[in-house]
Amino acid sequence: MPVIASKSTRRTATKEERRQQLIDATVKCIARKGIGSTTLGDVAQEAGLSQGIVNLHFNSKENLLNETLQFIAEDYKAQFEATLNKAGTEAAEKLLALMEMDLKPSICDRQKLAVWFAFWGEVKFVPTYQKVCDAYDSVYDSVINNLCETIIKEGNYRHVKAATATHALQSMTDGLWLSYLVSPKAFDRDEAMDAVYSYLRAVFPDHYE
Amino acid sequence: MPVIASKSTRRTATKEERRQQLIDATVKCIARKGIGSTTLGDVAQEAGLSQGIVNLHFNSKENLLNETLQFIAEDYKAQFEATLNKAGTEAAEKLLALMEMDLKPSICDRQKLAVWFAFWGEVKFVPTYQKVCDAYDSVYDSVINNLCETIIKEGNYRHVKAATATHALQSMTDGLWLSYLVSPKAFDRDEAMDAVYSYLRAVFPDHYE
Amino acid sequence: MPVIASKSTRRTATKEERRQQLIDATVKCIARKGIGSTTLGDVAQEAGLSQGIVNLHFNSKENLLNETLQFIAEDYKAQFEATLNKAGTEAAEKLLALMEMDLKPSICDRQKLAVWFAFWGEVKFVPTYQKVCDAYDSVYDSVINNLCETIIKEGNYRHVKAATATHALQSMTDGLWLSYLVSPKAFDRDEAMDAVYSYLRAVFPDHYE
Amino acid sequence: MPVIASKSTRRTATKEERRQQLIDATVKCIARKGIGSTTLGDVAQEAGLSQGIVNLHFNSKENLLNETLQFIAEDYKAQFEATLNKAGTEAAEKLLALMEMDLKPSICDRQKLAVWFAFWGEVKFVPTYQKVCDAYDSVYDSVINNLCETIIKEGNYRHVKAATATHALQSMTDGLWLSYLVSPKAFDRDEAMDAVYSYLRAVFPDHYE
DNA sequence: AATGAATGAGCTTTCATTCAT
DNA sequence: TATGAATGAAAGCTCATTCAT
Repeated sequence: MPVIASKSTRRTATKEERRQQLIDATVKCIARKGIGSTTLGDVAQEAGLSQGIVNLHFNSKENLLNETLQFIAEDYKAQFEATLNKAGTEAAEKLLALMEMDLKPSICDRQKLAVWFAFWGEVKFVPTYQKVCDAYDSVYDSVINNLCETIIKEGNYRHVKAATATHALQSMTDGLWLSYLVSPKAFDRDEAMDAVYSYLRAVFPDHYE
Repeated sequence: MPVIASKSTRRTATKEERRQQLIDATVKCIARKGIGSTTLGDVAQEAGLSQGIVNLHFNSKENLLNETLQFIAEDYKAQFEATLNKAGTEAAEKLLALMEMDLKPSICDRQKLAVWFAFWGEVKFVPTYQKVCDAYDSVYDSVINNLCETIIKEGNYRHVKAATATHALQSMTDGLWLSYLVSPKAFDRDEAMDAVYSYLRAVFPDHYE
Repeated sequence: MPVIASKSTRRTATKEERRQQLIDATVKCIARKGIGSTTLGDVAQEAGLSQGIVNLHFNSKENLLNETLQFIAEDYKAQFEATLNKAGTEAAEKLLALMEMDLKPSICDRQKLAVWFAFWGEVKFVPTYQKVCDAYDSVYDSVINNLCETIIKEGNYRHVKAATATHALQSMTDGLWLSYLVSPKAFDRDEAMDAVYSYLRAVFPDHYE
Repeated sequence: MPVIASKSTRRTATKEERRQQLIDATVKCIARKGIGSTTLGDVAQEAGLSQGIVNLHFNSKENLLNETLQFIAEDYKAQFEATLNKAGTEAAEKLLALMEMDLKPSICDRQKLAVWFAFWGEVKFVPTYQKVCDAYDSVYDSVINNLCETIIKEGNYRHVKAATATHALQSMTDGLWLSYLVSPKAFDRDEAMDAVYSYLRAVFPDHYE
């Protein structure tokens, strides 16, 4: 029966929507108060729903946080892939686009960074956090590593190892995020990008001038 | 006759010793469980003392954490300065020594890094944390910036700005720490150092070969 | 089939009922142990509910106590007004009825007095207590003052000021309560009433014989 | 040996002095914060002495409070007796003097009253408080009762019983104190005295005109 | 599926009391 | 006698979780 079917579909759709609504609320709460100070009550209130709602949909706070981390990781991944696709066909272009992405306001935003660092602050004590972070990171690493390899081949940069460049570039953005978090007034997006450029230019001189 | 007591006991401890003992215990607890999961009871137990002891000496948990952050920051600073003094007289030597220090086991230790990231995870939500981190960071920045300026003059590296190199180097070590925290198995101290070298060599070629 | 539950249980109680139940429990606890020795646990136990219940409904102990004082003040006011309405139409009757009310067992009960004195014992240190007591007292004062004025006019008692008689009568009942509290064995309700009568008769001789 | 003897005497004297010093400090603390909020630490600090000092001299907080009540009761008694002695030889004079005393600033002082009400607030829950208050009160009662009897005889006031007048007068001052405590702004010392006068004049017209 | 009152374990904090000096 | 660091029980309060509706 069509009516029931559509209702039933709406119900399941609603369930997923509710979960997403709660995850969104969680991200906002963490961005505003940190993980430790975010209560399930806060999340429910932020979502405009009732006290018990989180346990209904996520069974536990732990689980909600895991899924929240999963979500922001997935969100980052989506931007990563979109950037990769939008960028020109050249490896050098793609690599630059990815580096720039990390410093664009849509990602390098103090609210968002605070959420990331909130999770990283617990990464050693919550195995699932580590698993999730590790898994995603290794994906980016391999992508960037491939790009570097291509560039190295193209430019015949004999002295540079792809892995080394990958580590350098990857860690640089993470570190720049921390500096933004800690010293927002001193942080300058262009200067940050200069730091990345300076590496690319110095190491892959023929590709970035 | 040898003193038997391994820890300072009630009889022998001065107020300052007790405070340090509690800060040490706090660092251990945070390294083991994180900030959020560390209770004053944990700290007291770790120190082998009684429940009320922390509030007796620090008045509040908040204050204990502030002083703990202060302590690890001061501890890092001491190593930073020692490294600076021990290193050769050349700016290039000093800079390299500082970079190496950050990746030496005594600093780049997962326990210690976990404590740093635990605080950074709350840095946006606890103004005092930000103040402390910011203050120390700006000191290191200016030292490294000076070293870079000297090197740039010496090498006549016209294309490099000291500030840019400083940002690049500083953020790189922070980012490498994060990668160690998140992916300890994948982390390799030498590879990490290579990433730093790769920057130094590429940007200051005449100084680092 | 008769309802078994004597107290409202989880199922039946509305928020307002629960609050009242807790205030009632608080009054009982204070009557039994005093304010300082009454813990939120005591109140919860007296109400047959769980530890956290009080903070759920009142947010803080301070607030619970404020509302409890408010409640006993309101309770007294209700009796005051009922007495005023029930009494005959003459001012002298009304005044006498009010004085008698203060010494009737329903008000001049050692449990209840203990609660009043418990609050008065803190009245100087808790601004809200003072505000509440002051507000209610001024209402009674003005009512009694009006009655005295009427009586004075009626009896043409030139030497008596209404305010003076009001103060005398009001303070006399308060003081008699204290004597009951301190020396319950020596206290005699009729003798206490005699003290009040003796004033009324002496000051308003034509009205009270 | 004189030196030791004098020292020894000084020691015992000191002991008593210390106790008194601590009781004085306790009175001040109670006047400022109430009984419940007065800690032994507060008392020690007020006395300019060390933490453990109270338990050294009084063994327990309970004991300190008992002795403090004893002290203020004794203090009141001293003033009571002094007033009795200073007043003229006539019973009416003495009675009036005692009533006036209760409303003089040296006794009817909000700090002091707060202390009395603090103890009265606990009088039902602490048997020793009741015992002390009761004992002293009965002394005053019998003195005032005797004065009233004498006056009644002198004036041949057939309708007045001494006990009744005693209750009326005694309770009136207690009640006036409460009104000062609760409504300090509305309280007026002269009006309060008028209330007492109005009773004396009305009941013993030939003695008080 | 959703609510929100109720629970109770666990936290920080306070403080009377103890005790080595 | 006096100190004041240390203790540990007990308090108020928070909050993840449960559950009747």
